[in-house]
Amino acid sequence: MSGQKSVDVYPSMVIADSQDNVKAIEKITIGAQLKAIRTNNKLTLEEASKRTGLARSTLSKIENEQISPTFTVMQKLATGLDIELPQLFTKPEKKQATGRRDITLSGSGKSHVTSTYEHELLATQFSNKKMMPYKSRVYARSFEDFGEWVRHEGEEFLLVLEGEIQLLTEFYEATTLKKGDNVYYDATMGHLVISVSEEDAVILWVTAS
Amino acid sequence: MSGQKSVDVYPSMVIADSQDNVKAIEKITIGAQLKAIRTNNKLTLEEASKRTGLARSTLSKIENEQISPTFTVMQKLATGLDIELPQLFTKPEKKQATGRRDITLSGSGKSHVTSTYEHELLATQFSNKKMMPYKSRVYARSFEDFGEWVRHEGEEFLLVLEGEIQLLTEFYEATTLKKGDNVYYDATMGHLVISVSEEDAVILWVTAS
DNA sequence: GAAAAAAGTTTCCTATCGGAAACTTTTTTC
DNA sequence: GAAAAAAGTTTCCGATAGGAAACTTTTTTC
Repeated sequence: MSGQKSVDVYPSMVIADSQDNVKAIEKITIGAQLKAIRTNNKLTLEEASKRTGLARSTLSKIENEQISPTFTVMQKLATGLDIELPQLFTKPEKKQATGRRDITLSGSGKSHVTSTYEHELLATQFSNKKMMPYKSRVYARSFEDFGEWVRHEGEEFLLVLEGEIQLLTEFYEATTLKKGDNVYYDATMGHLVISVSEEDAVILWVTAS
Repeated sequence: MSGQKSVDVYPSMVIADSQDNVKAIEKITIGAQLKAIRTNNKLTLEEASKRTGLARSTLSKIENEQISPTFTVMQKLATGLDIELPQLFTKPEKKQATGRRDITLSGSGKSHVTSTYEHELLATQFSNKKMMPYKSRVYARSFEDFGEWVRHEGEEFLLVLEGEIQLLTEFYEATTLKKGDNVYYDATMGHLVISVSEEDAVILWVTAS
């Protein structure tokens, strides 16, 4: 069950309708995707037909780009083959090791200072990454230093590196965290960090959305 | 076509439709989605028509669920309206703050010991999170302690908390990292961490995929 | 290696999509 | 508030998707 012809060419086509205003659209071949999914699951057209409720011939024609399936059909495909709809036209990412790495020696990150924090951005060479790590010295000492909750998409992990902080959040009592303590939270909830030790605290945080 | 075969246990929720084997399909209304996108962009059917190259009537019928657009049409919609295809049938997430948070006091995480590392898993209460943070004491002292590269999906951020380590990776020279130094890398690239200080090093890492 | 079975493709036909234009409803103008 | 314009819907029809079955190709069996 090998030899699946890789139809990896994605030609682009243009909707030319003498009216301009129309862009070139990237042609994604749903057929190749479907075939890959079916064969990877070791299904014959017949079996896929039973699962999806679609005719064998229809599946064949879709796979061979002879017809453009309607949305209804696409839903049946997704449901019957137990996949998410976008999988039908999203090229599975080529998960090959890029080997990218970005070392930041202590104190050498890009600095960004505000009245409440001094942020040292880490791994700034590594673009387009899933997480955003930075180290911060916390100048803030009270909620008033901010005036309002910080709130943003994603999740945040915070570890106290030096000193002692209080984590203030919208839905909970303030919590004191000492060196080594850490917290993981939903960043869409209003949150703030203030130093409560004599020295300004230093924390690491990593966000992801 | 032998191998895994016919008697496949069909999931219990299969809905037999005289032919059996067909599941109920979830009805996603592409029409409502399209209409929302169009009106949010303050476009009339006529304008949307020009942008997509589709007839006004066709757009109207799609919006009113009178027809099921073909994939070709869906591509024209996505391109013309400058959206990603899945937006047409994915309800925008309700990004409301869940307020979830999970505090792990120093030393109180769940421990997991191997011959090379002692891992302290952090934020274990917070399920289904985007990142996986843990603190590790590094016992390993050489590549041979592992025997092979560690390699897994996603990206990894590593910060040295105590001691000194060497980061060994498939594509680069070994790099020594001291307390406070950190690195961000593609975890699909083979990688390993070994202690090189007298004391075993302690590191924080956060992975995301 | 021929016959049988299974898998896949093509044909033929009906149902439905998609476009042009007629029609209806809503909004704007005076 | 009637006329005009714009926006939206429905009708009509040619184009095409999707299903049944015939047909071809590949795989299995003996």
